[in-house]
Amino acid sequence: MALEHAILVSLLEQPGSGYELARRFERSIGRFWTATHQQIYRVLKRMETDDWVVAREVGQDGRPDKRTFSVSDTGRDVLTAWLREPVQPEAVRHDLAVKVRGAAFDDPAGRAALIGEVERYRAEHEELLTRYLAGEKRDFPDDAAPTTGQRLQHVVLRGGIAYERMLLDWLDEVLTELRKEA
Amino acid sequence: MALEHAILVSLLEQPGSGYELARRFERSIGRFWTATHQQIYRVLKRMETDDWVVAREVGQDGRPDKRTFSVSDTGRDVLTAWLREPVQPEAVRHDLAVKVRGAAFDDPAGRAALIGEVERYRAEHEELLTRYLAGEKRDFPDDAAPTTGQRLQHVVLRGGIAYERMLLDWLDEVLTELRKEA
DNA sequence: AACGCCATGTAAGCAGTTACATGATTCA
DNA sequence: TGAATCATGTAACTGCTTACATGGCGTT
Repeated sequence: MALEHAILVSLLEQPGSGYELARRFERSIGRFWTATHQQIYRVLKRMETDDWVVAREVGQDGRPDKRTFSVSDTGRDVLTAWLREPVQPEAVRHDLAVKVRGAAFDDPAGRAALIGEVERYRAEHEELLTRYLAGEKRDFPDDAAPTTGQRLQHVVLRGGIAYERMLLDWLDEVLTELRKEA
Repeated sequence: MALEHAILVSLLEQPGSGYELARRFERSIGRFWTATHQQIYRVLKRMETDDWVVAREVGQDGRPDKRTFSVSDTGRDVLTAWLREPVQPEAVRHDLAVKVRGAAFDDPAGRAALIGEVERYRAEHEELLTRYLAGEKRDFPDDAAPTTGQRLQHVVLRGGIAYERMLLDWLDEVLTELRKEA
C-alpha cells in the first residue's frame, strides 16, 4: 500500500490541507495514484496520530478554517525507508480489455454499442493528453533550468503523456478490429 | 467491479476449473485483470449460487478430481448486459511513479538504491515483453485466417506489447534522470 | 433562489490481500 | 526425501468505494 507515501510526497512538495490534497489527487497525482477525499481524510488522521504529519490550524476569512499538514521528521524517515523497499508489481485492472475479448460472445448490436463506448473513451483520453501537454508547456518551459524535484516531476509527466499516446494508438487498432464485424 | 465478467469471458473462451482459471489469471488474463486463486474460488462459488455458471464433476486418475465450470444462459445475459454498460475509468496505482517523485526528497544513497530497483523492474518487464512476443508468434501466426475471437484476443495482446514497449522506453528516461544526481 | 466551491468528516459495505490448511501425485 | 504441481478451500484483515451529513460563501 502506498497512499500514505503518495500523501507524504505530495506534502513534501507542498504542504496543504486534506481538501487541497484531494484536489491534487484529482489532478496531477491522480495520474498515478487515485484517491477520494474520504479516504484521504481517514488516512491523514491516522498519519497524524502516528506523527508522520503535523497540522497547523489556519483561520481564513470568507472561507472555512482549514488544517494545513506538513511532513514531520518521522514522516520523512518513513518515506525514506519505503523508497528503499522493492517496487511492488502493479495490480492491473483494465475493464476495456475484458470487454474487447468479451465482444466475441456478443451479437452485432452489442459490438456496435461497444464501438460507441470505445469512441467515447478515446475522446476522453485525447482530452486528457491535451491537458497533459498544456500542463507540460506551462510547468516545464524549454528555457528553464529545473531543480531535481522539477526534473523528476517532469519525467513522471512524460510517462503519463507516453501512456496516453500509446493508449490512443491502441484504441484505434481496437476500433479497426471491432468495425470488421459490421 | 469486473472479476465476475473476466471469469465469464475466460470460461466462454474455454470452460475450466477454478484452478485452471487461476493459472489463466497468472498468464494471459492477468495482463489486464489480476486475481488470486482464493478470490477466484470465492467469486466462482457466488456465481454458481446465482446460476451464472454450472459445474460438472470430472474424475481424474493420478490427479485430484476437479469441477469444470461453464457459462449458463443467465451468465451470458449478465455478460451481454455488462458489455453495454459504460467503461469504468481505471483506478490507477503506480507505485514507481510515486517513488520517482519521492526520490527528490531522499539522499544520493537512496537514489542509488532506487536506480537499482528500477533496473530490476526494467529487466522484469523486458522479460515479460519477450514472453508476449513469443506468445504472439505462437498463437497468432502470420498466415492463419483468424476467427473473430482470435482477432480480438490478438488486439488485446498487441495492447500489452505496446504497453511494455512504452514502459521500457519510459524507464530508460527515468534512469537517465535519476543518474544525473550521481 | 439555486448551484458550485471550500472544507471536513462518519458509517456501512464490499473487494481484495495475506495467511493458513489439506492431501494426493509426479519428478529430480 | 523433498520440491513442485494439481486441486480446493476457510478466516482474518485491510483498503477502498459509496452514501450520507453539515455549513458558510460567492456567483449567476
